[in-house]
Amino acid sequence: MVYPSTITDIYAHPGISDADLESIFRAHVKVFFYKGDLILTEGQFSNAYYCLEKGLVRAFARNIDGKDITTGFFSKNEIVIEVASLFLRQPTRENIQALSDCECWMIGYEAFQELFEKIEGFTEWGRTWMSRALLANKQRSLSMITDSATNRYLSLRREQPEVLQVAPLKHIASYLGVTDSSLSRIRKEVAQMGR
Amino acid sequence: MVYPSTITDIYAHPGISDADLESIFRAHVKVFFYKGDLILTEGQFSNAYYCLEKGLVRAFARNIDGKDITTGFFSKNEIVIEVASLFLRQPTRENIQALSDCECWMIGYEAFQELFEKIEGFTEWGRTWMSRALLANKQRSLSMITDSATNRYLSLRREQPEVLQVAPLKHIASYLGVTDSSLSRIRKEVAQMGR
DNA sequence: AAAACTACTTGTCATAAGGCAAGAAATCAA
DNA sequence: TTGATTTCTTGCCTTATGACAAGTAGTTTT
Repeated sequence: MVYPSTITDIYAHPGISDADLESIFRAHVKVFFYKGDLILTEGQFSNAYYCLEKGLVRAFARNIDGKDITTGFFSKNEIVIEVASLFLRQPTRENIQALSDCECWMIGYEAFQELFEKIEGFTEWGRTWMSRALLANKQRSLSMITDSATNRYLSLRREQPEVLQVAPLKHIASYLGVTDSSLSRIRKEVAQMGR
Repeated sequence: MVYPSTITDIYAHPGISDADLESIFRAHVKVFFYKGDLILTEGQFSNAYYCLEKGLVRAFARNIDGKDITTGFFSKNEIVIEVASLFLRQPTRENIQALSDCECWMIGYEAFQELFEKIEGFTEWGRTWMSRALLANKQRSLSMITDSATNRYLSLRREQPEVLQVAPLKHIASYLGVTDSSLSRIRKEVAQMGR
């Protein structure tokens, strides 16, 4: 049987067989979100995660002044998830929002737990996924310290170019840790450099 | 049987029974490091992690100019680990160094894998640990964006006061994302505020 | 005990980014 | 299609932090 490439991509792992993949796929349900929809709101308990087949999603937190800071972007074939709330069973401090119309494969916490217990290689896969997420996060903190705002912008452009196409400047700015005025200037400067 | 509190602290989890804890404890070996020792060096493969019973440890990476940036401090009863190298089986880009004489309970990758396969609740425990680590990391990135250097310093003082006692200023400075001159001034300012 | 380091502080000056505000351009709503 | 709202740019000025360098104090080495 053939599964959506989003599923085969995300769950690709030596310990996961074709039969496993079938059980995994069956545990997912197709869901849609529309531009602007909040997939998760602070204070809620997260109860599922989403394999993103199409669209762009962002996570954001509020700082003390109530200003929202984008903490991450999720692109095609990535898992839209709030780990802390889902796995620590606590209310989330983050919000997750669709930045464009989205198609996802959702899996609920219960179904996930079953797979986690039943499928040998699934826990391994999970650990690997977590390790990668942790690594990515560390690199982000590091780049906040060692790179200039311009370089962080260039990295984002290199690694998630679709974000620059879809997300409004203010979300990108807060993600990069600068104001929108600054990002506007950075962008101008980069455009001139390019010539 | 009674185990070191470092062990009982770190492995405290509903899914882990007393019998489990015994197997877990048996898998650890006591090791010592001395001030300045490198526990892990960039380019090496990490093959173990360490439950820190006594002492202070830091992790650091090098930026493009070769300057070292402290990426984290490990205090008593925390796990000294380089997740990316240990679980993704790849050479590490980080260094881990003892900042004072240390006592640890070490567990090797093989022994860890066995526990992971044998003990039901251990995978759960691992997932929980990873989730917390991810959360902590996210909050760090966020604070690099939303807090001033002074506030980051105050947070560190609140959350890991022992770091300020033991680590030299330059390591603290690079961890906070400022130069040592700046940290020296911040510290002065904070001391004056305190009166 | 002299020499060599390392840790920390302080001064001067430079610079990246922020705060605020105005205005243009694009998008959305009625 | 007109008005309202959001998005983005730009200008002026301020500010936090960096770069560099000198100097003090403490520690380690020989």
